[in-house]
Amino acid sequence: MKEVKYSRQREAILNCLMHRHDHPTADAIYHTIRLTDPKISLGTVYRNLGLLTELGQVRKISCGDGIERYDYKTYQHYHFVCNCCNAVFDVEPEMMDPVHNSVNHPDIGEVESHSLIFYGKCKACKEK
Amino acid sequence: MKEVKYSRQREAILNCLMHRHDHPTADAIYHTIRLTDPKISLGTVYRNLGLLTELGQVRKISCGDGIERYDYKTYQHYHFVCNCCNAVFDVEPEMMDPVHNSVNHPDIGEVESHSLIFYGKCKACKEK
DNA sequence: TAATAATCAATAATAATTATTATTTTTAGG
DNA sequence: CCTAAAAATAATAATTATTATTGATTATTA
Repeated sequence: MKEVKYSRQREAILNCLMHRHDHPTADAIYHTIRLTDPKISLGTVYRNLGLLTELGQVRKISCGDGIERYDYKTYQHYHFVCNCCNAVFDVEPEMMDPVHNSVNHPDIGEVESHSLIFYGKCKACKEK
Repeated sequence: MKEVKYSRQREAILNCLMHRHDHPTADAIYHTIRLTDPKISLGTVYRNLGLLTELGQVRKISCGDGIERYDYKTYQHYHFVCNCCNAVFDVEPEMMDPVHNSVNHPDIGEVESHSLIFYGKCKACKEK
């Protein structure tokens, strides 16, 4: 098992993600942390976001604009992406319509489409 | 309304997507078409994939590896992405377990997680 | 068949992400 | 407390996916 040593920078990244809910990109996190730690480098942000994702402390969201966004993992929830402004909103479990398995909530705008992707290990890779 | 003129290249791209079900990337489509039309350029492939997506004839899939994949749009269906080999499989409607709204089918491997994203127009953008 | 409007190939540019490397931090053991 | 091995960092270079530009070409339609 790979050992993970403490780092001030990684703590700052996790802390940043914990306290904001706008699903920032790596670059947005980098700029926020630079305000208090001007020496941090973008590579460090990317590496630690990858590490935190591997460790399951953080979740990566791919919304379709080619930029990965990050979310502090607390519980299973979904997302609503605006096709106009590209903002990403949380869809809390209680906002879901359990019968139709879709959103129906005054806080969420008009849903035009949705994408459901399952991740796992395919049959061929399991046999290897 | 923007007029869309016929183009041999666009037809080849659509034709390529219609006849394969491995959800190719722009680059994969480019290399396939180059076998019969060595003069086609990658920019043309990107531009036409974007156009076809706008026209709703093709669907873009973002699976989380930073590369966009494309799918010939026939009906609403979902996807299964292997975390090991990154292959993308179709999850047909009949493969879904309607009660738990998850996959349960011998053709699909082991599901570890899933991502559900809704797309639309947020409240702020609707009011503009 | 000629005007015109979209398309094309080729290329340059951009933007997100990853890799490299010399230096600095962290942490476990004496 | 000190020290050395292991891992992390900053700075930078490199890579990769995608978009923009441009001048020439091709398809539609009057």
